[in-house]
Amino acid sequence: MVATTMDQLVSLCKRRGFIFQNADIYGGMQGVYDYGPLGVELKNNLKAAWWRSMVYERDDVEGLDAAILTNRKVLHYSGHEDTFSDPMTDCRKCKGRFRADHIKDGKCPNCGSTDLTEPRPFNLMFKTQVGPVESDDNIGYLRPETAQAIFTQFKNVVDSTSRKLPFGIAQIGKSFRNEITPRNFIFRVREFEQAELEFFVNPGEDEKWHEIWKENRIKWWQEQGLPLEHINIYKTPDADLAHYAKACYDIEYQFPHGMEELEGIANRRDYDLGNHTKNQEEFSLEAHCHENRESTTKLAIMDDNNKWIIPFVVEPSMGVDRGVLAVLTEAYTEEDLGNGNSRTVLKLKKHLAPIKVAVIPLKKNNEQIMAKCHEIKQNLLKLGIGRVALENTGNIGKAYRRHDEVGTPLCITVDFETIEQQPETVTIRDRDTMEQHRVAVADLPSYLREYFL
RNA sequence: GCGGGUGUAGCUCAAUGGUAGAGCAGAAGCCUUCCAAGCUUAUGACGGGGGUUCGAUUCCCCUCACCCGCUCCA
Repeated sequence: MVATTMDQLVSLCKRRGFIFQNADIYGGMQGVYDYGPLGVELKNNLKAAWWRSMVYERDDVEGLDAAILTNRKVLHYSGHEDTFSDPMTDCRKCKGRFRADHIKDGKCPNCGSTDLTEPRPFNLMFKTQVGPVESDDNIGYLRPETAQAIFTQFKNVVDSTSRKLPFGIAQIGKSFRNEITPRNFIFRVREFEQAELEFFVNPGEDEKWHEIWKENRIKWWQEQGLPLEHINIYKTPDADLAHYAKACYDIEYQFPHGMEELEGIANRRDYDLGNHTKNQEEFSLEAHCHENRESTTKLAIMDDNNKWIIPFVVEPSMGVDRGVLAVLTEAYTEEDLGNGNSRTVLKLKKHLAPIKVAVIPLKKNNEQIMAKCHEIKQNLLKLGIGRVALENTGNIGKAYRRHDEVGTPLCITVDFETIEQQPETVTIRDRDTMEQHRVAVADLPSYLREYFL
């Protein structure tokens, strides 16, 4: 069974330290959340899985970690200053809201009423002042997406890595959008994290790569624990495509609040590099780009025929927070154990689990058992498998339940047999089956290495 | 931002125009204790700000946040 309501997840996340409302003690801040002790582990694990799949396991992708503060010109030429600040008008009669430039003859497109509010700007980008002096000359933005820096650093990456087509640049990082309505827990928030790959290909090979990346990304999400039954692939109808896109797939997941987008995979053609390049007239750009007289560099690469071209871009772009929400939704399980007993289990994939192993004393006020627990914990940490927790609850059953609830795959229990018999053994309990068996303490490192790595 | 709803301990709930009860969780301790709900002890809340009132958690207003619609597209 999967989590059926968002409340179940919100409650668990707060109770067990995954996710908290930001500025909770002051009443919160709309659409801003903080990741707690276990949430930061889970999110880091998900990002690590993405990075590993995108960068380490491929021979054609480089990484990047660019600044969040963004030069205004970048977002001017990217088109964001235009498209991310739409004046909106409300209809007082039918309560509809429309872009002011979609209103004709002062009439509501929905009900025809003329009782409309004045257009008000809805700037979705966070504007800030860079430097001590407040003036229009030093306006900067918090980036609304991580992608733009990949485009503006395209030449530097190519020059420093000797890449040729096809190749990609991957980046994970925070982005900021002043969403009109943040909603649904961490699904739509104002500060969020993206993991984006911009994959550069020869024009003409873009459609092929678009399909390849779609399949690739579906497979990756399955590896994070999302079954195909809960995933939907939505192909944007041509009429709804953004002006820069040639085609777009959305990978949607069955969240508690509905089937919604988890990742977008767009064919952006030469729109982005075209926007930011100088001497645009030298290239036969397919996308309709902004005229640019300020860029100092041609964002081009030499193709196999020694001709400078502007590559096409295929962009798989996922929301990390949405990913966290999806794997939590999928992992959340309530099991009936019979006799009125039940347990909540987070059946997370083991590589995502915030705590990999819990070391538990059967009896916490026995010094020998506690000392052995400490020793085992320290030794297991050296394996580099991730977080190993030392549990010191008095009640073994409660300790198991607690770790079921946060998704710890394995619990190691030190009991009287451990300290009284040779060779030393402990029990290992499996989260999902609740079965346990004894393992020699000396064999723990190899056992866990095999299990986790 | 608009319309509708909600807001009591960490979580789930209760009561009340005279300053709030409980279960679970958490803390300390007891118990040779392997799958929650044995024992002892201490601890913990009316989202925030105004107003009405002798007195407000309860009534009114404002605000903040969350949920459902409009919108959104990572």
